[in-house]
Amino acid sequence: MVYQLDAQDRKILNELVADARISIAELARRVGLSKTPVALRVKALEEAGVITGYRANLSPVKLGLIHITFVEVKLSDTREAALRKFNDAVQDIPEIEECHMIAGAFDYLLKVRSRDVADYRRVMGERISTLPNVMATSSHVAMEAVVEQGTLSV
Amino acid sequence: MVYQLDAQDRKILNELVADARISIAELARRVGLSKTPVALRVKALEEAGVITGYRANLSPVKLGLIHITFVEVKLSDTREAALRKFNDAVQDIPEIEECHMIAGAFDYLLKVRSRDVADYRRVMGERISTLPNVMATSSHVAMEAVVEQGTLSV
DNA sequence: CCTGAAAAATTATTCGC
DNA sequence: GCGAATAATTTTTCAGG
Repeated sequence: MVYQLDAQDRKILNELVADARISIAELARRVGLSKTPVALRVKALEEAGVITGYRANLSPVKLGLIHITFVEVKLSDTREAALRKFNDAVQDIPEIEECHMIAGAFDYLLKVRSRDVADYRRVMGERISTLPNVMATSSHVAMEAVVEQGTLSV
Repeated sequence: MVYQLDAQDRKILNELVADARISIAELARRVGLSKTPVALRVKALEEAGVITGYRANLSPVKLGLIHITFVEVKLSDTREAALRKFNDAVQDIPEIEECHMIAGAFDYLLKVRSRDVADYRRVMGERISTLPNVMATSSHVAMEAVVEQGTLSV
């Protein structure tokens, strides 16, 4: 299940994580192989699902989406069916950037992105508090994003 | 400072977020404009910093990096100089995928990615607990990543 | 500000070695 | 895995509305 990478696969992945748009020729130059094997390796990594896609990254600042809140959520029902319902409902809320089921004092941790506090207030009222079986929430406002979306290091 | 997007910019961004590697011709077709204005708009979005880059996305599962822990951190010193030191030190730890300074009961929230619990134990001991001025930490282990890296919706 | 087509450049693929 | 030749795509440019 886990794909076994060699040193050259790692180089390839790191280059593509840094810039998804370089050509095979340029990638080959940086990795130190010729184009043929690099093209084959990239294809293999794609087909194995190691590379899941190539995406443009957008600036939250330029889009005016700089307000981040982490929300601890407790459910009134944590049986499997209720969890599944919650998981499904969460997918439809674009403001929820991350959602993790947590082992411990609360059930879920959400990362919510909004324009500002007022916008967050709206998201909480309209979207989060109405998720299925939400019993209580606790919000932690971020004052500064020190590290965001740190890419996987391989 | 905030870039004012029109409906077509939004379409362009959403397409590039979904697939960073489509050609201008294909992008133009999907947006419903000809190539010339689409090429100009993409260039403008890049130069304005709205698009910060194009990156390959990797599968944590295929890389064997499926263990996620959220760590609340309290510092013994929260004066500006100490915060700056902490912020800097955090950048050098690849396992820390996110780090946010929090207003409230604790000072920082970290998202840490590791292979498994044993690997997390190592990261905590070797990396996190040795960060400058760390007084206390509280770890919350994720049992399921319900939503991850939700792309910015525009 | 957009269209559409021609021209120029770049890129991926295929081959023998 | 290499390197060159071929084949395909892509970006850029430009006249015109």
